[in-house]
Amino acid sequence: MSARTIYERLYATYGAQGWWPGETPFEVMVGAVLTQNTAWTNVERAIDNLKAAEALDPHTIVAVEPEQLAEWLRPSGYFNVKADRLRNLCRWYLEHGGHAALSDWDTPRLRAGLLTVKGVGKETADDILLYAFERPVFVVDAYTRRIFSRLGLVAPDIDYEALRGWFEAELGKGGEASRLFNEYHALIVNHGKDVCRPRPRCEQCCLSRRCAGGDKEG
DNA sequence: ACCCAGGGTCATA
DNA sequence: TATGACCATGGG
Repeated sequence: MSARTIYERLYATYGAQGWWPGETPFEVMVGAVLTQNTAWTNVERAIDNLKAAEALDPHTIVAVEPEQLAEWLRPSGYFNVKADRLRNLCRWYLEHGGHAALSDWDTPRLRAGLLTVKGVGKETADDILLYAFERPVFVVDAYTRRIFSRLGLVAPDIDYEALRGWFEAELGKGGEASRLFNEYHALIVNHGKDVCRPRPRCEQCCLSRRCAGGDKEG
């Protein structure tokens, strides 16, 4: 089964996902940090706190007391860690001129820049590249590795860059790539939440009649 | 009660 | 290079 066929099946099953759930590129960046290993419902509460305080703004975030920022982020979990990470990202963002200036950077430079921020790893950087800057970068997460290794298409322990490269080679990076990657990653996450959990319960899986077992997890 | 969540960093070997 | 500990709230 090809990567394109899988996309078609996921799209036929779940429909358009309309990602990223955020009104501005900056809100996307904030969400990308807050959703690290955390359910999105918890992230929404934290973002709502920032909005209610009129603090969903990089200048405010770098200026407020660390304890205040952590308190707003509390519902998203790891709130002390994430307060640091979000401040680091906002500092970098402002130092480099914000979204307008960063939009002029080519993708390798922008990715490398994001990765210099302590607390921004590869997945978070790629979320930001794809969903805040509309760059054709395929985002890999735990669901991606789990689903595609259970289908036997990649090794269960394939590393991040190799798996990202696999998708980008399968799908191509030209033309509509950023739109396709946008929808594809969202569909993978939705499918993962639906049926492709660490302890498999894939009886209703639209991709395989029996995708349980066979991976090294659990 | 247990499992899981749209990860990343750091210490250790 | 490759594990393991740690971070923490909230839903199923």
